[in-house]
Amino acid sequence: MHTSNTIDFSASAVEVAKRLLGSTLVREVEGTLMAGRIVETESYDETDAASHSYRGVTPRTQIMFGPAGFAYVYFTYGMHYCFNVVTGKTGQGSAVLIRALEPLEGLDTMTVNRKTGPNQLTNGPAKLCQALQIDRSLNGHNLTTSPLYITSQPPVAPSKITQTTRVGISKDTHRLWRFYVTGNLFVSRP
DNA sequence: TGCCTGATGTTCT
DNA sequence: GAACATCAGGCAC
Repeated sequence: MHTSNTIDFSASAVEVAKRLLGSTLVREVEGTLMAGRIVETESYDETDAASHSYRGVTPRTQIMFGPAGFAYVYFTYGMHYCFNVVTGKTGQGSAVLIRALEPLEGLDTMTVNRKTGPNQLTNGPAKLCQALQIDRSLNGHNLTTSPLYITSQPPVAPSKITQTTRVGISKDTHRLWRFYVTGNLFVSRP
């Protein structure tokens, strides 16, 4: 059988959100490498009133409607960035928000960027962007290439995934579209 | 431990 | 003009 470990980002946002758990997000900045294991995700799509894509294509959301496997980075609350992986077929407005990482490499650089201790480096969507220096300049970046890419790892077993409602939204709050690795120390809200 | 609030600017109505 | 896929710090308990 074929044993490719590549994630099919053109699957649904829910499928990709689960499948991304356990994979590694890698960031390179001026020769420095930072990496973390993805331990918490959320799904968004155009059928979903909580999603930026719900109202259709706008200058901000057009990347969500493009091909899968690209970065959607948005700015929010006047000071924070959040990082998503675009999913689904071209023309569908869907993405997976990366909400938390388990730091693996480059912790010294992350600590400088965050000015906090090891448990608070990447346990939230805006925190991990600050730690990994992810900002608007990476919006639309192809996530198979430097300086920001994902290396697929074997899936986390479904029995080790906790599924809950999403954080920080006011519409479509009932959807169970948040996924995290059960018991992981770096989840934003265990 | 948990609730409340201020910071701060972009996006869309 | 309102809302916002957040975070850190302050204060009450």
